[in-house]
Amino acid sequence: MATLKDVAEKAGVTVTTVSRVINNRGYIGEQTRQKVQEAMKELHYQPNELARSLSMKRTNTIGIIVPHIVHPYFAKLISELESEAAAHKYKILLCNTKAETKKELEYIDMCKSNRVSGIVLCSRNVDIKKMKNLDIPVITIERYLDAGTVGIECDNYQGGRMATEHLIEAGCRNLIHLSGIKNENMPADARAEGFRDVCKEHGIQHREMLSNNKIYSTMDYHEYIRQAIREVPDVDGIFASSDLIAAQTIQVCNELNLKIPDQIKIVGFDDVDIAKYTTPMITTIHQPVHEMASWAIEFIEKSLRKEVIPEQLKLPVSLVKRQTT
Amino acid sequence: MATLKDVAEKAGVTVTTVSRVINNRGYIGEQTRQKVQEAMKELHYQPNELARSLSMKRTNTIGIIVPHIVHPYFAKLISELESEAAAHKYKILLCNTKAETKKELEYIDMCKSNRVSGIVLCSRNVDIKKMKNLDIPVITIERYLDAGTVGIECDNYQGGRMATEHLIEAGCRNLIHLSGIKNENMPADARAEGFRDVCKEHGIQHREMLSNNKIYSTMDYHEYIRQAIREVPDVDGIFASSDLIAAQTIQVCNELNLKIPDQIKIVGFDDVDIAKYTTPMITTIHQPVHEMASWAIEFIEKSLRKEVIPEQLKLPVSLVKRQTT
DNA sequence: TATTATGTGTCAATCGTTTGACATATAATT
DNA sequence: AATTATATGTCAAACGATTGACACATAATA
Repeated sequence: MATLKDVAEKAGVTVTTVSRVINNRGYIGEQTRQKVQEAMKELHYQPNELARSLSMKRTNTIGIIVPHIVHPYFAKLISELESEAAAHKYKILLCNTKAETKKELEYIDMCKSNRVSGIVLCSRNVDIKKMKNLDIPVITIERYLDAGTVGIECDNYQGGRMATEHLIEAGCRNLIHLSGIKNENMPADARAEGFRDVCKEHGIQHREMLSNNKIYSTMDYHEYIRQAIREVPDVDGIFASSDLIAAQTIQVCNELNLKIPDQIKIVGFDDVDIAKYTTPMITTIHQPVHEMASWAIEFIEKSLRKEVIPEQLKLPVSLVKRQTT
Repeated sequence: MATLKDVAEKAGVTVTTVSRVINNRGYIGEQTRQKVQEAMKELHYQPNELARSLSMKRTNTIGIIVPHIVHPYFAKLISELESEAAAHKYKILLCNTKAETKKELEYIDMCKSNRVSGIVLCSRNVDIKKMKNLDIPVITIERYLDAGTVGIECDNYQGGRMATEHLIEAGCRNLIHLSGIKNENMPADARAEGFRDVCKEHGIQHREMLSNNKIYSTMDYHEYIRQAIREVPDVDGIFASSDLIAAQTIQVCNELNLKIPDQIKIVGFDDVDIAKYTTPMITTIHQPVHEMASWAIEFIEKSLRKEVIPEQLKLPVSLVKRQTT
């Protein structure tokens, strides 16, 4: 593959000159510029980013670490992060931990080795930065933050409240909350708190369920949902902590011949595409994923410029009424 | 950040020695090795992959270029590719073209600049390799192949046949095929051929529909589906060319009060997760995405080793019976 | 004893860029 | 005429690894 040197020779100048026209810095004569550009065209020259990054001591790469790619929430998050990153001339190094701590630590090292400009961590919340002696900005999304990382999350508590209030207003008097993950201590836990508080305020009968699922190891919640409904047979409203669970709740209700929304109402969380493709479509709490991604990239850039950035950012959620309520 | 040199100084040896223990090549005394390893620990040394790649003239990066990340088929493909790549010590550079030719070409350049080991292209089929003077192995998935690239696809024609035969065996006599993309000339077009041939062989009344959707610009097919059913009101079987379309077909049938599978049966294509989360669950044609991803990575490796690889690989599909038939 | 194989380690060039420090030439300003 | 900007280029040292070519012991073999 052609190098700067080849181009320089072909154009009859030195590498510095070529580098100058590429990065257009310093003074360059119009004629010289022409010659150089022609040479580049002819040789199909493509600058070597590795050499460039090495020399400049910075890459334009952002590492994204997620526990799961197929999960619609993460797929959406990745998609939004990619768009935003591309708009800022960053490229994406994609890491999938499958929720294994070992892989996560390996990926952190990998990002470090590749000198990424920043890391967006949506995986877990070990005290990464301290542990790994990282001097790379780390943004977490919907995870508890460590010392020195900035955490972005949506207002899970309000989301829980809104979902629950909506169910109660719609006439539900016996509620279940289906949470996704047990024992993981995540911001999403606040959804349950919101649920609990609203139920208590209204004196509504309620029950919270915890899935046995290891974090995202499987996305099959059917048995968990069946069990929940079996335990509370006269339930008339379910607040699921993700649209994925909500979708499966629809299926289980269908098995049990519970009519949605007449006999039972369902509210999901996330507002990912799947909520629009089920029958009926899912009423859900919208997470501002686009904004979350956008802030994440912005914070990485600010952090690189040594600007002060907040430790935590909590974004508002909203209710999207569809057909399950 | 600590460099080889720092480690060498701390351990009282030269950089060559340190490099030797890292890559363990040549002879190294046990004591020396110890000392070096301690020094690395203490300094939290993490080799600079950029320098390493530059020096070795190879990266361990694979570029994945897709038109859409949120689309469940691509999400799954990306996920499988990532797993397989990780297992082979490759990292992933993720590129989302949103089906824009301009972005696609930019991303090809980006991959080239970053000296990726290979490119998995699932986006379109311009004559990339020739156009861009690429000397990087390119594997396409479910796209027509260019000169010099290897194409991996599933047996779309057989898939079309199987879906259609299944509908006919289940008693359908008036079929529609809903294809996803118009005028794109993709391997997936063969699904329609399979459909057509089987219908003709059985003398079954049939109709093929083409979506007006620009390729993946939106994933909303509702109006298209409504229109199709309006044109063939007595349809009793639909073969949708993706599970995403099938899911939306379920929704439309529900609007129109057509009972599935009693009055109308539906078969999808892809067998992505969404097929399991709709109500009813979608009977579909399974694409062996895992195997496709696995072959893609293998071919890239073979290609780097200068081994001969096939020009085309067609993998078998299978029918997964669920609840829409 | 001379020769060869086996360990252990050092030197310095190389990968493809960027960039500060210098030249040199021309034009404009005192 | 001397001084100072303004253009236009060149040189060579980084950046942080890898690696072939050597050097020098020590042990084994002829």
